Amino acid sequence: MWCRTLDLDRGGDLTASIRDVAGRAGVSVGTVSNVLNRPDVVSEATRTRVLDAITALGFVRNESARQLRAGSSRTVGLVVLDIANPFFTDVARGVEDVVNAAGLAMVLCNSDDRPEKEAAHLGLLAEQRVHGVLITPTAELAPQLASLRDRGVPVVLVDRRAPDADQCAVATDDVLGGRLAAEHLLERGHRRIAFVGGHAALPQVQERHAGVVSAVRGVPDAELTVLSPDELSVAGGRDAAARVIGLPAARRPTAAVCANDLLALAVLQEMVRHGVQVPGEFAIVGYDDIDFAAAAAVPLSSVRKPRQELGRRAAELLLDEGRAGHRHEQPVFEPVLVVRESSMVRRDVAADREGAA
Amino acid sequence: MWCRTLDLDRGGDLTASIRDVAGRAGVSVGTVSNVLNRPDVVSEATRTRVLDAITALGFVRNESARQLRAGSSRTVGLVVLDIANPFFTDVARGVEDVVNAAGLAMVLCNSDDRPEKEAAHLGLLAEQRVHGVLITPTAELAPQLASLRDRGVPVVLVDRRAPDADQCAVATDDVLGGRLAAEHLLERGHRRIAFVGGHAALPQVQERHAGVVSAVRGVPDAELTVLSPDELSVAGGRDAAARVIGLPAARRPTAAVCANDLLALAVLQEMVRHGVQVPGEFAIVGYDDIDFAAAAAVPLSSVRKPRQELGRRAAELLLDEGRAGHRHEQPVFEPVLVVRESSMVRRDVAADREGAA
DNA sequence: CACCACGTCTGAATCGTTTCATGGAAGGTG
DNA sequence: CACCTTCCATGAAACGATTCAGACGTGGTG
Repeated sequence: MWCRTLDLDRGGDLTASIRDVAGRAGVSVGTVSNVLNRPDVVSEATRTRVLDAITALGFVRNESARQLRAGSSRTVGLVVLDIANPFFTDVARGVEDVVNAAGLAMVLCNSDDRPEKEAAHLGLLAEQRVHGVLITPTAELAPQLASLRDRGVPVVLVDRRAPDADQCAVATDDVLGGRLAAEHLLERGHRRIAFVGGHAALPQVQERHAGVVSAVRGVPDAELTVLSPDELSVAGGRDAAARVIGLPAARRPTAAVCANDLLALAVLQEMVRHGVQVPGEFAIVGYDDIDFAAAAAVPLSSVRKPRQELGRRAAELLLDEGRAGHRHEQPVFEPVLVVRESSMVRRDVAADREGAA
Repeated sequence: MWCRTLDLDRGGDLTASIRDVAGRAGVSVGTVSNVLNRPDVVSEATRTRVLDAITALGFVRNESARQLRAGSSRTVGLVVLDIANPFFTDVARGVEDVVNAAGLAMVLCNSDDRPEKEAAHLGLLAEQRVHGVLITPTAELAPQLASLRDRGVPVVLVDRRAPDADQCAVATDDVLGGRLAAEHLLERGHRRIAFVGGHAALPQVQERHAGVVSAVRGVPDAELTVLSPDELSVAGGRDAAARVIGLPAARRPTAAVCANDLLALAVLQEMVRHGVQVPGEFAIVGYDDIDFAAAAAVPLSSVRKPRQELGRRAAELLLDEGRAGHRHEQPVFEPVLVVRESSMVRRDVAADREGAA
């Protein structure tokens, strides 16, 4: 009587539904659902019977149906500026940790710093009714972000300050970071300093620039050269390095603060390739302190940000937005300067080598 | 009569449904759906009326409902071994290009080379009824992969040969790659060569190893040292380098082939840090040719694989599996050795004599 | 005039799950 | 024995989109 033919009907079909499971186990669909979601309200006997049917049929829940019913998905979107930049993959790992622990999944989207791609991704995330969105936005905040928030979808900005107090954002004190880097170089005796920053529309880069400016202003005879390559990437860095090398020796900077490590590593490479001693003739400080910074053959000094922690904190805030009594927070992390060989003066390098030996 | 109050009913609600749009535009839900999916069958007048209602209400389609109805989602999953390895982010870009062009989205998952994480991700992808799965699997092929294929979900292996002919896979000829790298070093006069490979369970690494072995066998007085760090990462490379440096000079290799560039860059860094000249005293060849290889201060020789192309081709095969008359393909790309400074200079004569003594 | 074709729109059925009011059986208490 | 709990299981009603058979009106053809 209870071994109905429902499952046989679908014998040729590829996916079993909860109904097939119910048929095979001789129970109602409601009971199967209970086994899946509140096993405690189902008697031991029926529970095992249902579970057996599930494995026998190879049943896999249909997330779409769950989501449709629940009204929102068990997914959060993370939109980053450059997936090829290890900084963002580290952030992503932090996000993933928190989000997975909460039983959610993460969708990683790459905007490539292009507003159209960003908009397209946000559109898809909206259609998917994601649980929330984490984003390092391009220069302008996309209108989609506001409309997502209007719909009640939590949005947390990552590595970017919030424009107002009514949303969460996780940032780094980039003015401080820029200042630390520049002060370090000034202390080492450098007086002609370059700032290598990508297209200056990104507030993060503007802040780093401002920090460098403030440090340089504090030293009477110091001067600053600003270089703005098109991209915050390796290509951009090579570009900037070529321009520095092209300057007449008397005006050529003796050190550079770069807006990120991708730029810094490229500058480093170009300098070495042109026979410019690093740090002897040209010192370099990067930003972000990605793993490759320490692994470079001339280890790169860099302003360290808590990359994974940034992602983790952002994800935590996102999850908290769902809860009642949530208050928006805008934590700002303090960056730390990590001094390595690329910004040491020669005698430091020698001493460092001896110490290591 | 037709300006019903449906939309007002939901005035306090956050998301408008197709029904609200229909109510506001004074048409049926079917017509709204037609406007969205087959605009040509709807008259100009009603179409604009519906579109106006859509913008007025800020209507956004519910993907879950579409998917439920359609039976499968407009998403493909990409599961990689190490999201921190730029090789995989480049593959991901290739995948994204193709997949986005086809109107699908990509979900990027990171298995961290751990079978449990891989299994968990595959489980989620199955629940999401993804359109297909692209995966660089851990050593053993997870049973979930077979069951996905049984369900009719296309699966394409990336950077890995298929075990049999009944599935698509995109691979590189890693035996050739390993051989190219080793032959290059042998030609430069090196006779004691190291192979730095991670845990040898990964077939890709086994192949590279086999290629190196075959090259070394071809030269009578050449010998091979195999180092197996725990991870195919920067940490693993540092480890291996320390072990090389620890060997007595007479037995110490004068060159290394590394199973990927992360390892190679770390070995390079450690050598330089310990005052070992690269390539003068120790030559290094990496594998994958990630961007950071060329950007290293001692530019790294590396076996280049078509990273983006690998991803693109895999995605194309995946999309093709949906079509009738699909035939499984297993393209194998030929790697190319890119010689840069890290392996360029011939080992000097003094070291050669010392080795012979 | 009858008939058909065409263009346009409707309304109900459907996808697979969750939830909830309802019902029945078993066990305990007065 | 009547009554009240407690425990389990049921089945129908959502969720929001798509699809498809059918309805209606208009215009053309024999």
